[in-house]
Parts: sequence; structure tokens; C-alpha cells
Amino acid sequence: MNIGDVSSRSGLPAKTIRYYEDIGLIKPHRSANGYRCFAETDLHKLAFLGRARALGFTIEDCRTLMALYEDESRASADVKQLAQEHLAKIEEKIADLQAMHETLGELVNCCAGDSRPDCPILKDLSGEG
Amino acid sequence: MNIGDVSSRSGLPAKTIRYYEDIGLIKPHRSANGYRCFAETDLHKLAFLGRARALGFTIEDCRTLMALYEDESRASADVKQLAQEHLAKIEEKIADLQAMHETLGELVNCCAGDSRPDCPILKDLSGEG
DNA sequence: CTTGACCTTCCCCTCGCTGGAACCCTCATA
DNA sequence: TATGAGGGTTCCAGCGAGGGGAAGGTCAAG
Repeated sequence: MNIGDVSSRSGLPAKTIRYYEDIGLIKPHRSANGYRCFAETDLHKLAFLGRARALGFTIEDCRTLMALYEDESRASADVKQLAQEHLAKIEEKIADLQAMHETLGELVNCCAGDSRPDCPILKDLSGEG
Repeated sequence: MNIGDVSSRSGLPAKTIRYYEDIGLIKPHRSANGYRCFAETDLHKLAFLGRARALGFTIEDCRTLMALYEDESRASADVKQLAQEHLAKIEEKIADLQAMHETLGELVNCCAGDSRPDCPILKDLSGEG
């Protein structure tokens, strides 16, 4: 398979696939003309990476997850720990965003949103609040 | 005031303050020795920026907000619209993160987390789910 | 033979800083 | 008077995870 084929089959942009090769996540062979030549296993890895990335894992986490996946003597505890740490980071981000949302939401609710200049949002930002 | 003073009084790192000057958010004067020389108004702007950034506004949003703040004939509707758009982006991010959290949370719950290799997390990532 | 779709490498851009190198300024102390 | 500490200055590189686009090679169809 050429890169366009794996791109459409994995849903990942060709640029991303080249990047993943660049950083050593996949190692496709090369055809005589210099084109990357992907096997089914490469496609499988790319799909794996795409799903892991969609769950928000970092590239380095993905590297670890792939290594665990390929290690048949892995302990599921290692996978679970990685996932739990990631889950904790997600929770932290959600909490941060929710705090922002709450503060900003209140300010927005207090703002008349008309043609007058008086604005509680700017008032708060300026420290007059 | 030198940069160290505004840094400690605004809570922003000196690097960040230099960066904000670089991109034209503030324009401190210079002393004879070449040092940046900050007035109270600069400090006030930096505090404004710090609060806007803490609410998750992008630098470009901050630039617009500062312009609105300094424009005495602004309409609060313009501020409110910007804030509402930002609020919508925050909500989108929260929703994305919550979706990740839900999926990953279920997988984590299904994973024994022991010394055996069998792992529903990896199974899902590999597409066997 | 040419066209168009595909592939290659290469380098710069994103965003919001952060770290570090190399150097200048000022003040206090030995 | 040297010197050292603790400011300040500039510029360059890098982070994560790719994206955009140029310049050029390859291949199948018409």
C-alpha cells in the first residue's frame, strides 16, 4: 500500500503518517521508487495510534502503549496505570475549563450586551470588580 | 519600575512580559541604561492581560479586549459577543474531554490491572473491541 | 507526449511562552 | 580597585503534534 491508501483506510492525514515514521512510531518499508510501502501491520498500528490519540493520549503515551501492546508478557496493571494517570489529567483539564466557564458565564450574564459602554466583563478584567 | 518589579506585582514572569512587549500588547518606555521602564498603566494592563489569559482568552482575544477596554465609546455588546464565543469554545472543549473521559473511564473499569497480559484497554485500541 | 494524480524531501508556521547563552549595568563588599 | 551578586538586555532554540506549501520524482491514462 502507498501512503494515500493507508491514509484513507486509517483516517490519518498523510502528513501525520510521515510524521509518525519520522519519530519512529512506525517503520514502513520502501519500494524501489522510494515510495513508502505499508503492510497490513503498519495500517493496524496506525489505526491503534489514531484511536489512542483520539482518547487524548500524548505521542509518548502512544509509544508506551504500542510497546505494551506488542509485549505479550505485559501486565495489564501497567496499561491501567498509564490510562488512570491520563484520566486524572483529563479530569484536571475539565475542572480548569469548568472554573473558567463558571466565572466567564457569570460575567456574560451580568453584561447587558447593548450599545452602551458599561461592561462588567471589562470591569472584572481591569480589576475593578 | 523595572521588569522584576512589575513581574512580582503582576504575577507574570519577566519572560512573558518581554514577550507581550514583543507582540505589541504593551509599550513600556526605556530608561537611559536601556532597561524597560514601566508605569502604573503598564502594570494595570499586564494585570488585565493576566486575568484575561487566566479565563482562557487567546492572545488575539486579549488584544481585542484591551482595545475595547481603552475605547470609551465601545458597545458592551461587542465584549459580550467575544466572551460568548469564547464560552462556546470552552464548552466544546469540555464536551470533548468528557467524551474521552467516559470512554477511557469505562475501559479502565473493565481492566483487571493485575499481572496478566489480558487488557480491555489495549483490546479496544487495537480495534478488537 | 502530456496531463494529472500521486509520491518524495525540505523548510517554515502554528501558540504561548520557556530555557539558555552571552553580554551589560549597578551596587556592596574585601 | 577588583570582584561578585543580582539585576537587566538581546537573540536563538525548543516544546506538541502536526499543517502548508515549494520543488521535484513517478506512474497510469489518453
